[in-house]
Amino acid sequence: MEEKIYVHVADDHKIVIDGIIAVINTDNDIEINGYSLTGKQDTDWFDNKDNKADVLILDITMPVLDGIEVLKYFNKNKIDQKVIILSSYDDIKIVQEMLTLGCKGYITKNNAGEHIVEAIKAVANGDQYFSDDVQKTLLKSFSGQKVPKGMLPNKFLIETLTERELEVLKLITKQLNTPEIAKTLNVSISTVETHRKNLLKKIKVKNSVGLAMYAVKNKIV
Amino acid sequence: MEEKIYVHVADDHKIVIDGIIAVINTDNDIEINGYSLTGKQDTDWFDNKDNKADVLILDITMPVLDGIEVLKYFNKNKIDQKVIILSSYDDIKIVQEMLTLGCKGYITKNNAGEHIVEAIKAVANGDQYFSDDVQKTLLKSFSGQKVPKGMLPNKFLIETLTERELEVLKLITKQLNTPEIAKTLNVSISTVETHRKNLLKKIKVKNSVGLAMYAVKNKIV
DNA sequence: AGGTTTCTCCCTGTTTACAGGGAGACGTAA
DNA sequence: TTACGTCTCCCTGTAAACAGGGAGAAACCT
Repeated sequence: MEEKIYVHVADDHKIVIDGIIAVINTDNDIEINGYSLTGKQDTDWFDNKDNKADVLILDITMPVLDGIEVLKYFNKNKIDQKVIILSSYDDIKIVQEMLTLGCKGYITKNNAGEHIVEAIKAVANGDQYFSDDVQKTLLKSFSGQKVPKGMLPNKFLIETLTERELEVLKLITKQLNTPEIAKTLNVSISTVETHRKNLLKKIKVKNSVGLAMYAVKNKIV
Repeated sequence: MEEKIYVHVADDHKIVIDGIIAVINTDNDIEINGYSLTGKQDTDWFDNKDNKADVLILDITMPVLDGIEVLKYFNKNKIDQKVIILSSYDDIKIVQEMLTLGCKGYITKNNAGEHIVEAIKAVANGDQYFSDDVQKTLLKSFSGQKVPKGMLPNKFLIETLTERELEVLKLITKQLNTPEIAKTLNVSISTVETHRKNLLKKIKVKNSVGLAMYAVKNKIV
C-alpha cells in the first residue's frame, strides 16, 4: 500500500461529511481531496480535469442534483468514476437502480463508520462492496429468482419511468388533479390520464396516494 | 467556563454521531458522555438515574421511538431535560410541534457543524437557540400574525387530529379507498367520508395525495 | 344543566379517478 | 426496413372522491 487512495465526498449534510472525514483520517492509506454539498457542485468538480478521485462517496438525497442524476451524468459523459453510495435507505429498488447506474458499492449510514474504510479500499481495488444490510436486502430480492450470471443483475427489476411520467408524478405529489396537470404540461387531459395509468401499472400501486408514497420513498420529491 | 458541559447524542445514523463527536471534540468546554441509536435506547439511558446530561442532541427520525416520542416521554415523566433538535427538516409544523413539546433549540443538519457548539453552550446556559434557516422559517410563519408574548407560541398552529381521524389517515396512506376503510373500521362509508372531509379541512390540502404527503412529512407514517 | 368534542350516519350533487381498450406520429436502434 | 419505445389523443364505462349541508348519541368538562 504505497499509493494513497484519493476520495471525494458528496453529501448535503456537512455534519455527515465531517463524520466521514473523521473516520477516514484514522487510516493512512486514504485521503480526502475535497467534498461537495450538492450534486451540481459535485459534477462541476469532476468537470475540472485537474480534479480526480479514485473513489467518490455519494449521497442520494441532495438538492440541485441528486445522487441518481450524478450517476447519470457520469454515464452520459462516459466518465469512468468509481462510486460508493452512502444512503439512509436500503430499499431494494433504490439499491438496484444505483447498481444499474454503475455504482461499485453501497453502504448505509447506519453502519457506515465501521465499514467505510474497507469499502473504499475494496472499490479502489476494483472490487464491489456492499454493507451487510444491503447484502441481505439484495439476497432477499434474489430468493426465488434465478441467480444472475456475474453477481448482480444488470437490469432494472422495476420498470423505469420515462421523463414525462416523472413530470406527471411530481405534479401529482403537488396535489394537482388531471385537468390541472394537463394545463401545466400543455397536453390534453387524455394524455395525462394515459401517463397516470401507466404509472399505476409500472409502480404497481392502486391509486394516486400509492404514487405519492412511491415518490416520497424513492426521493423523487 | 470552569464547569464542563455534558452532552448526550441520539441519532440513528452512527456516522452523524461520529460527525458531532468530531466537531464537539474541538471544544474543551463540552464533553460527550454517551450516545443512543434509537429513541428507546435514549429513554432507557435517561431512565438510569446515574445518567445525566446537560444537553441532549436529538434526531427526529429514528426507529423504535422517534424524537417526538422521546420529548413526550420527558414531559410525561416530568424530566426537565434540555433538548436540541438536530433535524434534516425545517418544516414549520415540525419545528412548532417540537417547540410545543419543550425543546430548547432546533438546528438543521445542513449547517450543524458551524453552530452546534454555540447551540450547546446557549442551551446549557438556559437560552434558546435556533439556526438561521429555522429562524427564518419561524419568522415567516409569524409574519402577518400577532407576535406572541414570550418569544414563541405555546400552541399548535395546526388543528389537532382526533384518534379516529388519524386511523383513517393511516389507512389512506396504505392506499385503501373509502369502502375498504369503512370495512376495516367497521363503520359506514358515510362516516369515513365525513372523516376524510374533516381531514381535508383541518390539514388544508386538496385531496388524498395531500393527506398522504402530510402524513409522511409529519412522521405519522 | 349546558356547552363542547367526537363519532356516527344520511342527503344531494358534481367532478375526478380508475379500467380497458385502440391508435397515430416520431425517433432510434437492430 | 422492421421493431421498439415514447408521447400523444380518443372512446366507453364504472367507481370513487370531493363539496356542502344536516343531525343524533355518547362522553367529557365546567
